[in-house]
Amino acid sequence: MLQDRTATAILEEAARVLAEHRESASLSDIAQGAGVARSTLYRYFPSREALLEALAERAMGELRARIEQAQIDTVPVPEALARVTRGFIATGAKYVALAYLSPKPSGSDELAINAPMTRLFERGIEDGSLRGDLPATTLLAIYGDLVQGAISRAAQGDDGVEPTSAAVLAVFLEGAVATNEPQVRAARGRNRG
Amino acid sequence: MLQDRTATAILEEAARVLAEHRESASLSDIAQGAGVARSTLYRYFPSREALLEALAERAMGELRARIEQAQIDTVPVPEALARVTRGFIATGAKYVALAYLSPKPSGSDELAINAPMTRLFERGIEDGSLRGDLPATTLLAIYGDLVQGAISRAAQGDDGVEPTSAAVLAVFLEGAVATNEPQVRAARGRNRG
Amino acid sequence: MLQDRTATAILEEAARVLAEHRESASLSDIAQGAGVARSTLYRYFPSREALLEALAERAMGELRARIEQAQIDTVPVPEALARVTRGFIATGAKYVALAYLSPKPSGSDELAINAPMTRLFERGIEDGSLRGDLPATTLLAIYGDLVQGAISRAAQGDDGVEPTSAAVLAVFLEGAVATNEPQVRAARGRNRG
Amino acid sequence: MLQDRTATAILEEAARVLAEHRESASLSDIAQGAGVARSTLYRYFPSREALLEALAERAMGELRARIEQAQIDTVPVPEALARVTRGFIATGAKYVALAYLSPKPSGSDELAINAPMTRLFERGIEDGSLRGDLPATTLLAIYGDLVQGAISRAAQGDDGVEPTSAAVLAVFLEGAVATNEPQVRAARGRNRG
DNA sequence: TATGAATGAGTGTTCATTCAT
DNA sequence: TATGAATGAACACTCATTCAT
Repeated sequence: MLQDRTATAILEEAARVLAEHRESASLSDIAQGAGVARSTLYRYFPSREALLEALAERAMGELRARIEQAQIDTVPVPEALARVTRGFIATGAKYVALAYLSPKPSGSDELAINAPMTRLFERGIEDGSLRGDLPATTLLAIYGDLVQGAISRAAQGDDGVEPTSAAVLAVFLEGAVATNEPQVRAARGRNRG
Repeated sequence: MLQDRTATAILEEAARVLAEHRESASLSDIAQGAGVARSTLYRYFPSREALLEALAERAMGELRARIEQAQIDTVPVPEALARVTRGFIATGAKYVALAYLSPKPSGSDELAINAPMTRLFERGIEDGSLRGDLPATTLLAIYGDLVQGAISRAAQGDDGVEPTSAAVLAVFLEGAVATNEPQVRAARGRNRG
Repeated sequence: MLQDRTATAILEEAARVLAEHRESASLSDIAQGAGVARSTLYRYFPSREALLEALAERAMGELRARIEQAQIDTVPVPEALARVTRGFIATGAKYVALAYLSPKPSGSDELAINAPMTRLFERGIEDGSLRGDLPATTLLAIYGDLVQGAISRAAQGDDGVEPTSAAVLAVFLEGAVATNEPQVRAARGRNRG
Repeated sequence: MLQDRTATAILEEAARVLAEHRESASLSDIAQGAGVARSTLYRYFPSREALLEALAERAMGELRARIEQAQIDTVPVPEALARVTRGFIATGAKYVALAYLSPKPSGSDELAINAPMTRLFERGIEDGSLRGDLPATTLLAIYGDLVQGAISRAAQGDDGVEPTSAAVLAVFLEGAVATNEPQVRAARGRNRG
C-alpha cells in the first residue's frame, strides 16, 4: 500500500523530469525531484531500465484505458478516431520522454494498443469510410506520426491539447487541400480563417 | 584535399551511427565506425557539439538545395509539395538522428528551410488550394510531423523512400477519409512504381 | 562525522602527494594514495580546483592560528619574527605544493596572513629595530622568499624544521657578513634547542 | 649553422612561453610561438624532456659565463657576491620556468654552478668575512632561496632587476636588523626611507 | 628539411549501481 | 525501510609523440 504510494510518486516525478530533460535526465535528478535518496529509488526500481519500463507500462495502461472508454467498436470510424485522438494526445503529453527513451514497450503492451487501432483502420477501409488505396498499417503509421508530433508540440506548451488535437484530426481525416464542403470539425477547434 | 575526404567520411559515418544509437552514441562509436581513432576525430571536429553542428549544417545544406531545385514558387502548391516531399524524406533519412540531438540548427539555417515552406503554405491558403481554417504555421507543423515520421520509418528500412513519400503526401493532401473522386496521386505512387 | 574523517584523510594525502609530484600530480595519484577510488574523491571535492582550494584554506587556517598564538604584537619585532618563523616553516612544509599550485588563496585568506606580517615589519621600521632603507613590503617579500625556500628544504627532508628555521632567522636578522658582536641568537637557535 | 639558428629561436621562444604559462604550457604553445609546426620542433628536440634539458643547459651556460666574468676568486667575498648576484637574477628571470619544471639540470651542469659558489662561501667563512656559525652549504642554500625568490618577483615585473638585486644583496649581507653603520649599498639601490 | 595527419595514453568528470548502516 | 558512502565503467577532451609525404 504505502509502497505503491511511493512508487507512484516516483513514477510521476520521473515522467515530469524526463519530459523536461529528455534522455539526459539522471537518476539523481529524478530521485531529487521525487524527494527521496538515490538509493531509495533502487529499492523500488532495481535499475534505470526497470524504472523506464514501469513508466512505459503505466503510460500504456492509461492509453489502454482511453481506448476502452472510447468504445471505438460501437461508432463510425471517423467518430471513433475523434474520440480516441484527444485521449492519446493528452495522455501522451505526460509521457513524451518515453518516445525518445530506449526501452520499447514490451511486446504485449504495444499490442494492446496497436491491435485495436489496426482493427479500427481495417474496419474503416472495409466499410468504405477510409480510403482503400493504402493498407491499414500504413494509415495507422501515418496517424501515429501525426499524434506523436502533436504530443511533442502540446508538451512543449506551444499550443494546448485541445486545438492541437482538433487540427491533427481534421488534417488526417480531410486532408490539407481545400474542398467545397464546410470543414466543420476543424473550424470548431480553430478560428474561422 | 585529403582532409576533406576524411572529414566527409567521418560525417557520413556519424550520420549512420547516430541514426542507430540516437543521442546515446558516443564519439568512440562514431570514430570506431569511421575507422579512425577518437583523437583523430578531434582533429576535424574539436568538440562533440562541433561535430553535431557540422552534421546539421550538412543536412540543412542538402535540404536547401532540394528546395531550390524543386522551384516550388513556379508550380501549384500541391505539385510543389509533391516535388519537395520526396526530397525531404530521402535527405532526412540520412540525418534522422539530428531530429533528436541537442544543437538545433543555427537560426539562419533553420530559417532557410522554414521560410520558403511557410511561404508555400501561405500561398496555398491564399489561392484557395489549401484549406483556410488552419493557420499556415499549423499546417506546416503537421506536415513536418508527417515528414519526420516518414523519415524515421524510411530510415528503419521498413519501407522504401518512394512508397513512404507517396503515402504521406496522399494522406496529407487528401486526408484518410474516402471520397468519390479517384485518388490518383496516391494510387500512382503505390502501385505503378 | 565519518565524512570529516575521510575528507581529512584525503586532504592530508593530497598535501603529501602534491608535495612530491608538484602540479603534475593527478587526481588518480591522490585518490590512490588516500586509498579511495577516484569517484569517491569527487564526493568530497567536486572538482580538482575545489580540492586545491580546500587544501589552501586548511593551510591558511593553520598559519592564521600560528600567528595568533605567537602574539606578535606584544613583543619586540625580532622576537616576534623568531616566534613566527618556526611556525611558518613547520606548517608550510606540510603544504609546500600549494606554493606552486594555481588557485591562489582567496583574497581574504591571504590578507589574514599578509596584513599582520606587514604591520609587524612596519612597526619594526618605525621603532628602529629594522633597517629603514627598505620598504616594509620589500622586507616582507624577502622574508617570504627565505621562509618559502626553507619550507622546500625542510620538506625535502634534507634538514629538520628546527635548524632550518634557526639558520634562516639568523641570516635574515643579522646578515651573512661576520660582525664583531657574538651572534647570540643564531648560536642559540642552533645548539641550544 | 642554420639548424642552430632555428634551434636557438625555438629555445628562446620556449623560455618566453614557459615563463608565462609555467608547467601548463604545451608543446603546441611553444611551437606556435616559435612559428614552426609541432612536428618540426621534434626534429630538434626529440622529446619534451629533451627540450627542457636543452633549455636548462642553456641557462646553466649563461650562468657559468656570468660567474667566470665576475672573476669572483680575485675580489673579497662580499664584492664577489655583489658582482654575481645581479647576473644571476637577470639571467634567471629569463628562465624562471625551469625552477618549476621537472628535469633537474644534469649533475655536471649544476656542479659547474654550485662548486664555485660553494668555494666562494667557504672562502668567506675562512677569511672571516662571512659568519662562521653556519656551514657554507647552509649559507649557500639560503642565498639561493633569496636569489630564486628575487628572480620570481623580477620576472613578474613587480620590480626591476636592479632594485630587486640590490635589496636582496643588502639583506643577505647585512641582515634586516638596523645597525649604526650606514648601509651604503642598499641605500644606493633604493630610496633613503 | 619541414609538415599535416594520426594516434595512445592520460585527465577531469559523471553516473548507474552496490554496500553497510 | 531508507539512506549516505563507495565504486567502476564510461565519456568528452588534451597532449606528447610517430608516421608518411
